[in-house]
Amino acid sequence: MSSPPIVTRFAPSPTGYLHIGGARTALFNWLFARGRGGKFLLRIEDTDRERSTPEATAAILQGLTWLGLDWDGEAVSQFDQRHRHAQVAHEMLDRGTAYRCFSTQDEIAAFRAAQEAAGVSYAVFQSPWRDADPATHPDAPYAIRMKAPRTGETKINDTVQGIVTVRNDQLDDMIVLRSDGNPTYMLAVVVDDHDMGVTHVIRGDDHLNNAARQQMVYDAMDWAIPVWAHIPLIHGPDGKKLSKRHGATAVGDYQAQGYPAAGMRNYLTRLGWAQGDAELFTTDQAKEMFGLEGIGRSPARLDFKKLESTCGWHLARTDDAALLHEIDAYLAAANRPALTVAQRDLLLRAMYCVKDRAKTFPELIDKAQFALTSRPIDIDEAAGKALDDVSRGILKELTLRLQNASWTKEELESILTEVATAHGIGFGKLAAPLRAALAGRSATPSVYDMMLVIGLDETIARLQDAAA
RNA sequence: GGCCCGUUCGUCUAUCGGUUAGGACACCAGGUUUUCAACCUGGGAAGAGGGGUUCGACUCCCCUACGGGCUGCCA
Repeated sequence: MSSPPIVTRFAPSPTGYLHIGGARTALFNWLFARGRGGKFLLRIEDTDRERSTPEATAAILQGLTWLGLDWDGEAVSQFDQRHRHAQVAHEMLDRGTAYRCFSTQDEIAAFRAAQEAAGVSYAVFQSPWRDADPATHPDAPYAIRMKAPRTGETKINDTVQGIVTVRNDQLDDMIVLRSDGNPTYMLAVVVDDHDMGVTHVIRGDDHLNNAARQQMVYDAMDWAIPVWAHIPLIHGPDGKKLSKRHGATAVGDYQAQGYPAAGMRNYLTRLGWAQGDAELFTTDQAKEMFGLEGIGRSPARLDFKKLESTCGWHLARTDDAALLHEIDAYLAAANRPALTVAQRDLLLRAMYCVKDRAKTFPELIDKAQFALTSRPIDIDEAAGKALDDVSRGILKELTLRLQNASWTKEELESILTEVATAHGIGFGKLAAPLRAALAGRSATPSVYDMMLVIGLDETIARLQDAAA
């Protein structure tokens, strides 16, 4: 309790939908902060004006909201901080840790081309302005470059990856402020993380190399370096980098496919993180358990079967009213027609006998089809086979017996058993035509549950329809 | 090309020098059951390859292979 409060952040660039990998990064940051009484901040990295769109920002916020990853305060626009970034760049200039570079992009391209022609596969660009006398500065646009050390090495002390050493001669004098006066990502992240008081930077390991350059900025400004935690990326089922051809990569896709958010959180938490044999847990438990020590070092692949299985576990444990609300949201996200008031009521009543049989919302709705549908019942081919003249006769008799039944499972059980026995058939022989009459299908919840859910009148009506 | 990171059952992973290498999903078999699902029991299934270090390596070191990332006035 005497340790400084933890501040984490999720900093996506609004150039597209919220990626499943980004969602997991956000989740790790959220779990870490929330489990330790810290803050979880959101910053939109929109310094690339060409590619950033408000639609993408909205999609990201929506995705995080659906996943239940709430952030503290308002989402910060990185672009809005540009004057502060420029100010820091100039302060670096004053400190002598940065310099004005008048090389044009054509000159830089020519330099690289010449290097390549000379057989040098790659060489860092060395600006001729690095040590130029300010008196020789032309009156022309310039970029501000970091004056990075050219010898020695930079060590990143990463919680996940260990100590990673990068040779300084591999790094160029990165541009911190573009010639148009706008900051680059490298500068902006560092300034914002510092200004926002971020203590733990948990992000994809595609930034691992960048951390070395960013650390130079921290050093140049004499700022405290945050705790680094670079987590491995998520790959598709084939082990390749996740891309559109793997199917769902946007979290919105998962919502539209009807995966419950709680299951997504659980599954995503276990993707690249583990604590012993813990597999299935609530979000509160996850907050308790989650820690940087449990993060793995190798990339993980998506496994939809396991996702579904995890979701099924959560579906069965969510209370009925909450499930109904989630289903409403799912229907809207999937562009499916909303439930009527009557259907919502029926679904709520059917919930107990379908929720532990389904893994996703569409599956749950399908299993509750007997309750949501209305007469006349559409009887499919497989179910229809159970409806022959003999079984119709039995259903007629059953209808009479049911007229005055008290609608309890016990009584229904005894009536059905009596009817079956009277005709010298097994219960299964009676259940098949009953299922056909009640649901029009051969695979349904228990016939008792269906009758209890739809009620006496509707049961009688459906039986009469089928027996006719 | 250069640099950085990674590699345990099909998949997610446990293991932090000594284990019959454990769990979960998936798969297979059986059970339960009015159908389907759920559920229960059981089964097969792994240390990329090669060198070291060590009494002893999945664990530590090196090489190779494979995968990924970075190498921009993108983020």
